[in-house]
Amino acid sequence: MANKIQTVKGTREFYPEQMALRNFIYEKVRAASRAFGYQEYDGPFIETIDLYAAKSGEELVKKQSFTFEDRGGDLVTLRPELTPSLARMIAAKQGELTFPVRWWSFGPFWRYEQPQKGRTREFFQWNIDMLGVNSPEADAELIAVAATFLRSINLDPTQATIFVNNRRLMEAEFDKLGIAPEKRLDVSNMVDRRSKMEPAKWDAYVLDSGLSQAQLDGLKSVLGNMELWKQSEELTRLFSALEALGVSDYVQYDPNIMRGLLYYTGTVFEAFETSGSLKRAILGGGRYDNLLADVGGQPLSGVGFAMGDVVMGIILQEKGLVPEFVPTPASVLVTVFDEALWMKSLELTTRLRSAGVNVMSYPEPTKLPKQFKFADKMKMKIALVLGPEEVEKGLVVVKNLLNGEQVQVKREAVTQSILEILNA
RNA sequence: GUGCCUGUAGCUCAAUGGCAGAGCGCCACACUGUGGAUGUGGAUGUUGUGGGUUCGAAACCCAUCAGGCACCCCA
Repeated sequence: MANKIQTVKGTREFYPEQMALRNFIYEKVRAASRAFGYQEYDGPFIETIDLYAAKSGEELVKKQSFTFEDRGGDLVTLRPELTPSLARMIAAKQGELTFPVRWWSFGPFWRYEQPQKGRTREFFQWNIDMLGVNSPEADAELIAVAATFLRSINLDPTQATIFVNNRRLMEAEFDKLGIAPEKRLDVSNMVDRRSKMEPAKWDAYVLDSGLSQAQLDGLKSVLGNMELWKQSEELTRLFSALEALGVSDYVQYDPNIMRGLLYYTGTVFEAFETSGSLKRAILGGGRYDNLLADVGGQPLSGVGFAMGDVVMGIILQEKGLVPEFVPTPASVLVTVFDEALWMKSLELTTRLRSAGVNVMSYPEPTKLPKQFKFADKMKMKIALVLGPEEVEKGLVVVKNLLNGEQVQVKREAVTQSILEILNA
């Protein structure tokens, strides 16, 4: 142990069982994306630091990114997010892409943060965006993609909810309270932090930040008004589209959702698990204007969201929603009776593979009980036995490991016999 | 980057300064042409790592690494 080299802090190793979970998430993400016609894409995993320095905050670039000098002396960064790469890719082909662009991606990202439950330094993230259309109905589509995903993993609306708000609506309310435009960002951060603080402390914090008692009272009244959305044409249109898209059971209006990001300008949304141990967002996104402003393209509006695999994986495990792990993709084992008949078993695996059956043979002649135990532990469904008697008569023993029944069949009928069991 | 908690067998955890243990899992046998169940037997280990205190340390102290909780942040 002393000389064992550890993994880098905040990274995970994916043993086959964890890899199966990651792939499960990937498959569901892919299915939900494709159901709405989105195309898969990806960007580079390493980028120059300038790509992020342009738009992202100082905190991100200086403290929360994996940045280092390459051999040529350039500063490169392991990507902490995908949006800047997306913006550059869109800008580079802005004249030839067919808009609206609907793109999705699932890949690795890195952030130099303090690891905790639900937060690692290396993680996978689903990004999905629609670019070139600015409408509440487009916003609704992205929310519907998210809801479709939640439904596909059997997280029902009582377990996960997507909360929606609109920044323009909130800014109008801030204006009514006499909050100066330059204080909007501060106030947004206050709203963002409210759920994490004790009410009395939050009040003090707001007053400390320069708001009057009247403004504080007005703000609390706004944040308690769950009917506020009815004053916004964008949100009323959004909710009727969500109705038509069949996902309104997953969505709720909540004036407390703001999202920390600077670049959101309209609809914002965030999904939370409503009953679990994690108080972290499952996914979050919203509408942003001027995506291409910093990479030299024509102004382009878009809407999208991101979802990390870490929180999602924990939720799936805690809720028992992960499919049972099947150790091997081959459900048929051809046993090896003894050294003399070894090659007969190999020949049999070849014949079965030609017929499209995933099959493995035991890798050496050894006692049959050991081979059967192996098949059992690997949760295989069928074991074949080729002993002297079978070889002589041109037969094969097919044993159904699920119910223990076994039959001797002619060699030519083995595939048929196997398929009957596997398809049962 | 800050504070606190934790780290013992493959896993979950006991042992509070005096011989490092249990359950599960693992291996062997009962069973020489057949898995799961049962029974019997066996091995679990530099107590995260490095140092210190002590006659004696898994335990106390210091450092370090990792995980967790709360900050920070959440693009």
